[in-house]
Amino acid sequence: MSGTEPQAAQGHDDPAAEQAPPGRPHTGRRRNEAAHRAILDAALNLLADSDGTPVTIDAIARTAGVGKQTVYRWWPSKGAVLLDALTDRADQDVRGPDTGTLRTDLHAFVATTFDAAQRSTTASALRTLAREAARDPHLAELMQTFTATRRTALRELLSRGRERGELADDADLDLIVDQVYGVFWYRFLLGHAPLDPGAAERLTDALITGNGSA
Amino acid sequence: MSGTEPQAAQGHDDPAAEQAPPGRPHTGRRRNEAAHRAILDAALNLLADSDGTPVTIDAIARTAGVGKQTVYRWWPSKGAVLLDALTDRADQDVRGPDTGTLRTDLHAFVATTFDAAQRSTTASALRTLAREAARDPHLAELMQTFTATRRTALRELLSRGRERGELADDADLDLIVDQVYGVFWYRFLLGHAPLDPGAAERLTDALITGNGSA
DNA sequence: GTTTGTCGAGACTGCTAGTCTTGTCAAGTG
DNA sequence: CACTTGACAAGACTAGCAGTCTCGACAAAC
Repeated sequence: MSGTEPQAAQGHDDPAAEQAPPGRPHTGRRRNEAAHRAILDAALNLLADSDGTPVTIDAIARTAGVGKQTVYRWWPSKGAVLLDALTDRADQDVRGPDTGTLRTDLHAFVATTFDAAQRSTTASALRTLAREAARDPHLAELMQTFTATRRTALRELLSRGRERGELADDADLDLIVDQVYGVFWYRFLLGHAPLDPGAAERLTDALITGNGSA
Repeated sequence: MSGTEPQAAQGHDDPAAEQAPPGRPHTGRRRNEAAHRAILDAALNLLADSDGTPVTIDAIARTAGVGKQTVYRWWPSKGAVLLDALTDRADQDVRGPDTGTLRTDLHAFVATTFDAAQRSTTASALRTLAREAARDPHLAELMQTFTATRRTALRELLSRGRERGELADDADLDLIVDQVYGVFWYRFLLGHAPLDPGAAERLTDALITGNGSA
């Protein structure tokens, strides 16, 4: 997902993806890369300045100067387009920092995550995506992979710390991960409390102290 | 909200609520209490065995044997009906236990909360409600009050503990609250990890250790 | 130049929230 | 009892949106 290859998200038999190996190699008109990019860009832009308002396929197609069918030729659902548009720009290999000290690594990870929610474009995109995922099971599934990637990165960061003895041997890493992302999403979606540097700092400290060795 | 009085959720000038004091006291046919209860019951039942599937107003009205207009006469939106149906049965005064020991109180609170997500009826109702809230700003606002009530109860429980010296003086109570509800909702909605008694136990311990005095 | 697949455009279906209409029924009022 | 007023059930209607289908044009291979 992302980049120039349409690659229409998981489990979708993409009519363009290399065309089934046997039989004809490929005849007919080739796909229009410009249109492909235009769709992704349009989706991202609409996502960015939508702040909560649902983004419609019609709007994406119109903004991209493209027929609706062209959108559905390459993506299986609206959600797939939106997620593709987001991940197109987001770092795909979310790799936690590795400074050799758990506190530093964890704090950097948490602070970066929290900070991303302050950038208004990312924020509205993420918010809209979350809202869409609530109604679209297909997108919800795609989001699972998205969130799972991030959880894994964080878990490995913690795992390294535990191996160095900075966390108790029996610390529940998955629970720590979920405390980070739980607080993040809970505050992000409800908006009742800030996701500022102070919160990142205090959360980091509480997590390490609460699960430390000794 | 809840109980026998329609009371059509916050900020809605309920056409029945006592009828404006001045002018006529009340003429015409009285509201049908049976229909009112039938709507609430129908909503709750549909919510309970919907598991994610959206609950439509048509379905509620049909199940209750009531005209759609009757629903809209007493509630301003679908979300209001759903939330009213849920809070109708849920304990309105969510009061945390007060045993005199933070660990006991907090563990009971967390375990109860987590456990509620295991009852299939509550679970599907809550899940559907969360999904609906994502698309319906009106409902989202109502949910804010719902979640705020619970956060306050938890916060007070923690506050008592802090006064007894079981938490550091500078512990960030709001952050602890959000760690509990963050983990809860994050796991509840994503379903990637369990909300079992073990998780409740470990979370409790981590929170107290991580924010303890000394 | 024929075949095959893509393109833009937009009509169309199906679903649902919320409104409006209609005819009926119940509870007070004179 | 007649009349007024508001609640009621039923259901037609509007509006918005996802996803499908159709159509005529176009581009790449053979």
